[in-house]
Amino acid sequence: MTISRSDDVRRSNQRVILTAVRSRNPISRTELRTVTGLSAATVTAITGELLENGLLVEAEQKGNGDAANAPIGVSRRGRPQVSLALNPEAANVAAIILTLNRVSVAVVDYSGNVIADMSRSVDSQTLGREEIVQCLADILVSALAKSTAAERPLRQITVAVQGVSDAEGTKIQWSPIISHRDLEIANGLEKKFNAPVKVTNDATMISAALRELEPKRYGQSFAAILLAHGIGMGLYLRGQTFGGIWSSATEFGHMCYIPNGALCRCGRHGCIEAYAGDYGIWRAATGGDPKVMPTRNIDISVLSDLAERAKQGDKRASKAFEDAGAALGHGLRNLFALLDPFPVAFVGSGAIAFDLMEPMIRRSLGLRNIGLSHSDAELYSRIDDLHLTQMGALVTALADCDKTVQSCREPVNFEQANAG
Amino acid sequence: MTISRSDDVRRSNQRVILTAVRSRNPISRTELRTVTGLSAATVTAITGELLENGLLVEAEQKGNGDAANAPIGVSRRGRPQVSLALNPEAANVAAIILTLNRVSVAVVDYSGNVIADMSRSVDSQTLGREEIVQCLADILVSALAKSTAAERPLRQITVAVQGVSDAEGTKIQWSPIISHRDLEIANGLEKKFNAPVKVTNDATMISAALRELEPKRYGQSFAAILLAHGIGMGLYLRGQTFGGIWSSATEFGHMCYIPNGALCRCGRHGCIEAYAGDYGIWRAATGGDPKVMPTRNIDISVLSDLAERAKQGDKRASKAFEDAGAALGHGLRNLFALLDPFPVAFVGSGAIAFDLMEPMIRRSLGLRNIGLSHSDAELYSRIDDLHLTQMGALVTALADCDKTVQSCREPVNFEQANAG
DNA sequence: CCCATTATTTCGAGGGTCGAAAAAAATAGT
DNA sequence: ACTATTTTTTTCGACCCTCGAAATAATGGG
Repeated sequence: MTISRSDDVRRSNQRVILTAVRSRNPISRTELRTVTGLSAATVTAITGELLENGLLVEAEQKGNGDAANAPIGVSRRGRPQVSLALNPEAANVAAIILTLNRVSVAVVDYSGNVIADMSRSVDSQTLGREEIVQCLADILVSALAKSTAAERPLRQITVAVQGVSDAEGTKIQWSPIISHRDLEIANGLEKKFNAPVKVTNDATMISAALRELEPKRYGQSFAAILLAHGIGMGLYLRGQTFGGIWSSATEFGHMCYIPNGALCRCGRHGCIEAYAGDYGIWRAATGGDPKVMPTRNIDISVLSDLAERAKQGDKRASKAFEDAGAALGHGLRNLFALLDPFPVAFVGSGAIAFDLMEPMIRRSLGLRNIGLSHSDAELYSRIDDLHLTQMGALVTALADCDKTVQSCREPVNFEQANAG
Repeated sequence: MTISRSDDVRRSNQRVILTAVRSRNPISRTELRTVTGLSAATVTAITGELLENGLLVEAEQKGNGDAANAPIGVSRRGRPQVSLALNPEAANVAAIILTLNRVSVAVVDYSGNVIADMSRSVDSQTLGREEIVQCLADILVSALAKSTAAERPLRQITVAVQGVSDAEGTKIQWSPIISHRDLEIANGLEKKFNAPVKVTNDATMISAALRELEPKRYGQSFAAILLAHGIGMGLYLRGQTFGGIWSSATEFGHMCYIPNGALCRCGRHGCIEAYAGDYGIWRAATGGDPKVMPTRNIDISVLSDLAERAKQGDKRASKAFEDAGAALGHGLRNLFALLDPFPVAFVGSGAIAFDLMEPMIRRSLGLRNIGLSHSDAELYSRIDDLHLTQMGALVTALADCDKTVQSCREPVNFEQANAG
C-alpha cells in the first residue's frame, strides 16, 4: 500500500490515454473523451503534453466527409475531429527470441511497424555463458544495421526465452535449451544498447499475443500452453499476466501426472511433460524406455510424421498421442480445480496433433461436480508459436516503453504554451 | 484500467492512514508521518477529517515521560505526541461462521474488541434454503441482544462457510455441509441488518488470520490448507488474497492425486481429499471400500483415536496417514510447480496428525530440479481452525468496513474551516 | 457570406499534497 | 518564576490535477 500524490493522477490518466491511442491508433480527442471518460479539458491537456514530447502526432486532415469519421450516416456538419496517432519516430523497441538452436529478433517503431527482422541458427546447448549474451547482442546489432530507421533511440528490449526467468526479468534461472543456470542477461544488454531489458518466458509472451489478437475469445482469464521442446504455460488471470511468485514461469509441464512415472527432462518422474512433451510423445510412439531420456531433438516434421502414422492406424503412435492428451487433460483438471475453468489455447509444434489429443484431453478433464462445469471447456489450438512469441514480446516491449516514457519527468520545457 | 481523479488520491491516502492506525493502534501523528511517508500537513488534514467523522479519537495524554512514547532513553523534551486511536464506538462488525452442524458468530467494535460471541449447533445438512439464512440471522440477533454495545450501527457482516462462494460474495455455490446449491445468502442478511454482507470461504479467512498473527513467518505469499470435513485452501499471493476466477475458492482438495482412484465426496475419483480428508483417512484406516463414501461424520476425537492407534503400531492406520501425507505432498508439488514454493500452514482437525503425515508430505514433495528447491519447504501446523476462521473473518470485516467508510462522501459539511 | 453545428481550447473553481513558517506544549536551566 | 530549547501540530501559500462552462476554431449548408 503506497501513498499517492497529485501527479500520480496525471501519470495514471496519461497511461490510460496512451493505451487508448495504441488500441485505436489513430484516434481523435473526442473519441478519446468518450472512450476514456475523461473530460475534454483533460484530454486536451494530456494529449498536448504527449504531442510536445513527440510521442503523438496529429494526423493530416482526412476531410470531414470521410466515412471512417462519420459513424452514423451523415456527412458530418461541424468542425472536423483531428486524429492523433502514435509517432513512429518516437522510439524503437526490440524483441529477441531465444528458442532451441535459433535466435530471432524483430524491431518495431513506436507505432508498431516492423522495421527490422532477422533470424539465425545457433547451437544454444553448447554456447558458453558470455557467448549467449554476445549472440543476442550480435543479432540485434545486425538487424539494426540493415534498417534505415535504426538511428531512432532503442527504448526497450524484451528477451523471450523458453525457460524460467526471475520475477525481476534480469536472468534466466533455468532453461532446457541452454546448459547454464542463473544466466545473467539483462545487465549486459542494457549496457550495450542503453535501454531497459526484460527477460521473460516465451509462453507468457504467447499469451500476451493472443490477448492482443483475440481479446474477445480469450477474455480476462485464459492460458496459453506451449507444446514444444518442453511444455510451458502463460497465464492471464483477471486481466493480468500471472507469473510465479519468485520466477516468471508457471510450470504446467512439471506438474505431476503419474507418481513415479516416465522420466522427465527435469530429472523427476511422471511430469506431464514426460508424456505430452515432444520427446515424451516420440519416446512412447517409438517404444522407447520411459525411464530413459531420448537424446534426439524432435522437430515439427518428426511430430507431424508421428501424427500421420497415428492417423494411418499405427497403434503405438496413436496411443502415444492419447496418453499425451490424458496427461494434458489431467493437468488442466487440476488447474481448473485450483483456479476455476478458463479458455485454453494449445500452441506450438505439439498443437499439430491437437485433433489426436483433444478427445482424451476432454475425457480426462471430465465433468466437474462442484463449482462450474468442465464439460464445455473452451480449447483452441494454433501452431505458429514463434510468430506469437515475437508478437507478444513486441507488444510487451511497447507497453513497457509507454510505462518508462511517462515516468521520466518532462525532458524539455522551453516555451510551454506556443501554438500559433 | 480506470481513470483517476484528484479525490482518489485522498481516498487512497486515507486508507493508508486508517490501516496504519489499525496495525499500531494507538499511534501518534508523527509516527503516522514516518510510517506512511506522508507529509505532516497531509497527516493533519486526513486525521482531522477522520476525527471529525468519529472514526478516530484522541487518546488521553499519557504524560511525556511515558516510556512507551520515548523510544530511545531520554524523557523527551518538546511537545508530546498525542496518540490517535480507532474509536470503538464508530461501528460494529460481525463474523458468522457456518461449519458442519454448527454456526457461530462474533461481533467486534471498530477497534476490534469482541463485544459478543455465540455458538449453536444446527443440523446444517437438513436445513431448507430459507432456514439456513434464517438460522444465520437468528444467531446474530441473539448475540447482539446479549450485548450492551449493540446499539452501535452494524457496518459489515462476513459469512465464512466451508465451501465455494461466488467471486462477488453473495451466495454459496456449493458446500459439503449443506444440501443446496447456489444458495443466496447476502441479500437476505443485508436487508435484515442493513449492512453489507460478504460470503467467503473459511480457508481464505484462515489465511487472513495467519497473516494477521504471524506476518513475518508467512510473508507475502503463503497458503493455509484446512484439513477438516473436506480440504480447503486459502491462498495469499504477492500480498493479496487469491480466490478463483469465478468463485472464492481454490479447490486444493479436488486436484487429482490418482486417476480413477478412491471415491471423493465430490463424485469424482482420486481427488486429494479422498485420501487426505478426514473421511478418506478414516475409510482407509478402517479398511473401508475406497469406492464407497463413508456415511459417518468424523470428528476430531475419532481422528485423534486413529492417530493414537497409528502411533501404537496399527499398520492400517499408519498407512492411512502416510497415504494422506503422500496425497498432500503430491498436491503441494503441483502447486509449487505452478506458483513457486511458499510457506504452508496445515490447519484444522486433520493437523492433529501432522507429525504422522509430514515425512510423507516431504517425501512426495521431493526435490525440485528446476527453479527453487523444495527440500526446505516451510510447513507449519495448528489445530484451532474455528478460532482462526473467526479471527480472519473479523479482520476481513473490519478491513471491508474501512473501505466502505471512506467511499461515503462527506456526511456533513457546514462550516468547512472552523478550528477556534 | 452568414448560420448552425461540432471539436478543441481556455479559464476559473475546487480538491490534493507539500514545504516552510507559525503556533503549541512540554522540559531544562537559571 | 521565567525564559530558552525542543518537539509536535497546524496553518498558509505554491503548485498539480480534473472538471464544467464559456470561448474559440473550423466546417457544411443555405
